[in-house]
Amino acid sequence: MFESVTIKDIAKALGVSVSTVSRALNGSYEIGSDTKKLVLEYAEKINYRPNPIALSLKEQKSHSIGVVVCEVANDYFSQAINGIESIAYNRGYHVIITQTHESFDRENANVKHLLSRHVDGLLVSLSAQTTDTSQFKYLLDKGFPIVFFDRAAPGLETHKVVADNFKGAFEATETLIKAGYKKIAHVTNSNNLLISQERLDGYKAALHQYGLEFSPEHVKYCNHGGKIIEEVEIAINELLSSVTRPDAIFSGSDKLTISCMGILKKLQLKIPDDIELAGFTNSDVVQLFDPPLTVVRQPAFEMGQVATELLIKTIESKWRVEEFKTEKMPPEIIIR
Amino acid sequence: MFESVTIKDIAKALGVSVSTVSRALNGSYEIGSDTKKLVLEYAEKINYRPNPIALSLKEQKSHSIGVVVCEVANDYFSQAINGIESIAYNRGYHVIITQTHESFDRENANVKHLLSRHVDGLLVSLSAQTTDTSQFKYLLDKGFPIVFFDRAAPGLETHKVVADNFKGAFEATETLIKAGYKKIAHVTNSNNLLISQERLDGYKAALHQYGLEFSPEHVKYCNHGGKIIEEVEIAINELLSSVTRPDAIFSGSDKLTISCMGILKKLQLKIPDDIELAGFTNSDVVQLFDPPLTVVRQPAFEMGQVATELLIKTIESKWRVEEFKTEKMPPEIIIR
DNA sequence: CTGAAAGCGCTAACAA
DNA sequence: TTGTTAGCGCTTTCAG
Repeated sequence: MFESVTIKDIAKALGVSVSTVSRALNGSYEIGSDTKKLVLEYAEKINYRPNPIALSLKEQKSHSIGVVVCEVANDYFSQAINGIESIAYNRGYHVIITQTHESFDRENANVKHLLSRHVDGLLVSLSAQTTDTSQFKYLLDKGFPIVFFDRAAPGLETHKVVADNFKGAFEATETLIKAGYKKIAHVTNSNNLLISQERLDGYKAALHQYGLEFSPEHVKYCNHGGKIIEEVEIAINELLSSVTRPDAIFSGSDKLTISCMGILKKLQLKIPDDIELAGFTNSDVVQLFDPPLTVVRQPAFEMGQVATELLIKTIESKWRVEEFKTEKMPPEIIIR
Repeated sequence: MFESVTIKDIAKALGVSVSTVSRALNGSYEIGSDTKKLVLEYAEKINYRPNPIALSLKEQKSHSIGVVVCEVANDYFSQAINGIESIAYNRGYHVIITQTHESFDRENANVKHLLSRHVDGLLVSLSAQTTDTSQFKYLLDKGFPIVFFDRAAPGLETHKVVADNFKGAFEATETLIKAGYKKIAHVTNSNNLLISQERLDGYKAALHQYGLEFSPEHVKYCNHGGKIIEEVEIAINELLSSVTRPDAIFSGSDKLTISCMGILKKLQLKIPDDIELAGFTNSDVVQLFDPPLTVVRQPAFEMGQVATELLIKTIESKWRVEEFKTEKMPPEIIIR
């Protein structure tokens, strides 16, 4: 089963040449239909599988796509990977996952590693630390297929699949406002990330629309995206001890929403009685809370699928792709 | 950066032969130290990276390991994959993830797919549907490296990394008993899985030790492991409407614990007032519930790491490995 | 100490 | 229609 038969074995067994076998297998027209049938049947019988490594060496492509995410153990990303895998599998690509753990250096190393593995394209969600995207620019300039999803690099010309972060943030904030909260803080991811900026903008826009003043000290950036719990603790403590102590928090990422919940619980603050919380998350469990949280849920699975489809299309395009689109997918807002 | 330089380019540039370059690069002793230095420095300068595909073809190994799990979007498995990836990355292997979605056919197809990709070894957690493990037996008999983790195949001689399911189940049940619950039901995964049987045994043992009678109608198997929500709903409804309506449920898997919570909530039953729930889960969020659940948490990350270490050791072993161990890792029980 | 050449499995240009 | 052969990048015998 795993010490596979080669085209050579078939050729020998059938007394034909390897090229004949190859042609038969690849459905070339320049071959006698009886020979073809013979080869095909025999190949089927002995369960021949072409060696993808040899093919890769020949074709200079590996039929694999590299994925760069910050973390697998994250509801958003694991769901997105599920979507990625579902498409890739059906298209005959395999998926190589790497994690940055929000480190720029690790991101660089991962990309290099994947490239040295000759992946045919990259599906990337930037690390929270990343500000320098020249590595990606360099590759894109050379025509290497890259699709960003969720955390896209601003200013780079390529396909991007993102959620409508502005809308999600706007609606979550609006929900809090309509529920009567007046001092809404925003705990968010690193300002390096475009998604953070978009979510901040949505938050601001909602405040503005409802006549609430935006105060900068109500925005706390967690530069490690909540990976370091202390940074979230500090943020929350600062908010709670400030003169303008917020009555609600809108959190800007999956990990942060969970972290905030944990910290508030540790501080023995009840949600929503002592302080209200709403935020981005793809955790299904959060919706089981009583009372449940108002959450913004990204279509992670679908985003993974769409990104993978775009990537494979780019990879398999005969000509260099010059027209890129940004798929902005609607988030789902689940109001308590 | 990605149209890599080859050994040939170096040879040409330096006016030596490819074999000399190869030898220098591989630190062969049969080479002049000055030639060696020359090559090494030049290779460094032009940032030469050997082509792993060519190496694979040559060595007949791919430096990749295949992972077969039921689902990525599952806290246990995503954490385990995190552990797998952490070890594999450092050892120069890449990880190819496939999902069975609890289907035996898909499991088979995935294994075939990975094999045709010439992975050097397999990390497997069986699907809930699997009863026939002859595919794995066949491979193992041929000396192909496979390590099972979490859901291991009974009767197959190979490394296994599992949690102490008996202990975890025993302690969770014991906790419920000590809290005064007398009619404790057990909602669990497919009976095909060894882990289900072990967890059932732990549950039974606890009942027995505390003088509670075991009643078979209190055990509900969900053959799709909670993937199909209806099957869990039916199980719960049956339990609730039986004459011996339980006062607590002990759930046997990550997905089931979450599903049970959702269903109970939907039925407007309060935990623990109307019915108590305890179960296996690796979700961090569950611990934020108020009151929190008593949960059994498997050392997923560590299990992934240990399994990967064992696998790589087997792969790289010069001789066929004949001695196998089963690492039984302690679960963590988090008592509310 | 170094080079030439075969071979890993496959495709495709070239010959027949 | 079929066969022969070169070559993808690399290692490794075998000669020198």
